[in-house]
Amino acid sequence: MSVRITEVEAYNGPDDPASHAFTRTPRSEIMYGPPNRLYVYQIHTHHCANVVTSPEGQGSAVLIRAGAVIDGVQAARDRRGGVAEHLLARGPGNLTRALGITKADLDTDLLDPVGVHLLPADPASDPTAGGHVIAGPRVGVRLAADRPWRFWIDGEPSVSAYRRHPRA
DNA sequence: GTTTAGATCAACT
DNA sequence: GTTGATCTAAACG
Repeated sequence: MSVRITEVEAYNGPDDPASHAFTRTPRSEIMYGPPNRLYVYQIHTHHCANVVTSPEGQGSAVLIRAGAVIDGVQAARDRRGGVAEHLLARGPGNLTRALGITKADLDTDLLDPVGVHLLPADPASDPTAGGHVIAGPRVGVRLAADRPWRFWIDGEPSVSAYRRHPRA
């Protein structure tokens, strides 16, 4: 199955207190590794998927927050239950559940077309091609809550709502 | 000191 | 009823 990514958040290295890479530990080491690899972490009872985006040693990654399911809706529904289609991969926890991403996929090379991977958008069949990308503060982060490092496609129903952290 | 499991709660649907 | 770069505490190395 495949989803069209509609919402992401950027997390930087040592200068971003909201990032797991803020402190360099064995867990965050993957963020300091080569780019285009998958970083998965657990929160509550969910998983969240990130793409390492920086050259080795820099520690930047992008959290995939939401997507629109463009293929394999039935497979997503099997994992997510009978929710509305635009909600199948809305929110980082829902997205990983819809795609079936777990920690078993940690460190996957996302340019390798085996298993979970990234593909460029197809302008011919992509309804959001040319869509407006808007930036704003990240969702639910307590630290560095005002950095406008969340990016989403304007008007996409699959984009999650903004919630500021109560103690931010 | 770091990681993981489990809880928690305010804003969301 | 759900969701979640939170929070705390116990387990780990």
